[in-house]
Amino acid sequence: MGPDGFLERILGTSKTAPVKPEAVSRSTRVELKERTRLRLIEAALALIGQGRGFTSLSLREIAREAGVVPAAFYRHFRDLDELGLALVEMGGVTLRHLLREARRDGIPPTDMLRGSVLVYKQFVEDRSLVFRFLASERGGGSPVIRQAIRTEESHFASEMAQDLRALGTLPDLSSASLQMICGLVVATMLNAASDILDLPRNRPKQERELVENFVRQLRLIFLGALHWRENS
Amino acid sequence: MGPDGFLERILGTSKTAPVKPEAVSRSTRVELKERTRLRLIEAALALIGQGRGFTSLSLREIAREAGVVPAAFYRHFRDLDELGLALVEMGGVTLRHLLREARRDGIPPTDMLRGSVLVYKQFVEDRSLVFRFLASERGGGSPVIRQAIRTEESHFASEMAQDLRALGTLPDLSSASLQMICGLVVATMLNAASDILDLPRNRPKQERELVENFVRQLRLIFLGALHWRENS
DNA sequence: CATTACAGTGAACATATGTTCACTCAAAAA
DNA sequence: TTTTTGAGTGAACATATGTTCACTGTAATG
Repeated sequence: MGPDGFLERILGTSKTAPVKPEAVSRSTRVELKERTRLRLIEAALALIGQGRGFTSLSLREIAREAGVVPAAFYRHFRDLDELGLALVEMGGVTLRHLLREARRDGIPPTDMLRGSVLVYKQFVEDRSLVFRFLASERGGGSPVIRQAIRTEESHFASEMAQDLRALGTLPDLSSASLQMICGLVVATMLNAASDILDLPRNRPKQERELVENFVRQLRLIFLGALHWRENS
Repeated sequence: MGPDGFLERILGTSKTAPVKPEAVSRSTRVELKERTRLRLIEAALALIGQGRGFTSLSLREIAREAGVVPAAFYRHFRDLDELGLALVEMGGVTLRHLLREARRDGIPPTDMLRGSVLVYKQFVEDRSLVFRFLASERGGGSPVIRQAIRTEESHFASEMAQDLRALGTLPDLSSASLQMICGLVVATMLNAASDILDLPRNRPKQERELVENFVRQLRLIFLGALHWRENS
């Protein structure tokens, strides 16, 4: 998942040795910089994945996890908030990726909702770190990051509304109504993401229950959308 | 808002002097202990209110804000997580209080949903610190606190389902379905709480938009509930 | 009145933090 | 080739942290 030599560099024995350029194959200067930038981002995500809140992370901790000296951090980000915004952007990219996949694969022909939910669940589990970050900082900690996530969220809702419109689902609804419905759907999805990530391992019953509940909530929303009338 | 002499003790000149018992009027010993316990809780809430995430708070910081020496913290809580759980419980009490008020006042006769939303908005604003805590730690930071909030949330949803059942709203729905619907409503409410608390001051247009959107989301959910059929 | 229990103190500790600085040393530019 | 550039280093700093300990003074208890 990480770039070449990522884990090796962290776990390796040569702790105090400077970065050995031949160990990372051929690389131009900006590529190298981009690489450690990514390593810092991945380090933050890894710590979040261990159950830490982003706002509780320290610069030194992240630098340590990335296998880099604290001062090096400043070559990439002014402060932790800037790193946080980079994480938010990565979250936005992930969400757009989800939509793109949905567009490509189309909607499962039978049992649409359950099918979509299962795909989504897999998607969340495959990118657990990013979703853990989004789910936990969406409500929380730093106002600037919260705001940034809110923005990504509403972009995501807009694109989803566009897609629904293009597919001809719910053709009677105004764009404003579609937008509002998608907003609710997205909030419900992110909510569910948090539940999915907290699922204990190998509890198939609990897992099925979560999926069923999620499906029912979406069904309820779309049922409401089907009967929605624009006036009042 | 705080107990007698609270601010005075923090801001007062007698910084190194021990607590002067005559300054806090008559008080038994356990009352005094309860008082500083509450001061610690309020201190944590105050810091959260200043835009800090709970997981990023430090023991010393909280003790300082409470006007107490760090070591005194341990007389009340084993660690920060225990303080966090106390905050969660306070959140639970607040939610039950909301339900009780709703039960007492009944539902506004005309324009039920908008009425309820406005009452809720006021309620959240009056208790902004608790709701900021709930909204921000619900997704976030510490797994144990997140779990505890989840539990309070589902209790709240259950009570709401019971109330709806008692009121005869949606009489055709099974208890399981009612529970699931209330779960969605509660999630939507807490979501909105976060939005309400982030509203910039004196932006009546943005405020109206938020309220309208919130009302529409709830209307959509209840519309779905009205047409819900138990099978499949 | 004499004694005890214990909430809160203040000092000490080892360790962690953010930020700065002059430095190295290899890739890029001249 | 020589020079310049800048990502990453290592050391230093002042400050903040969690936890411990013996202590103090007063309320509750006998």
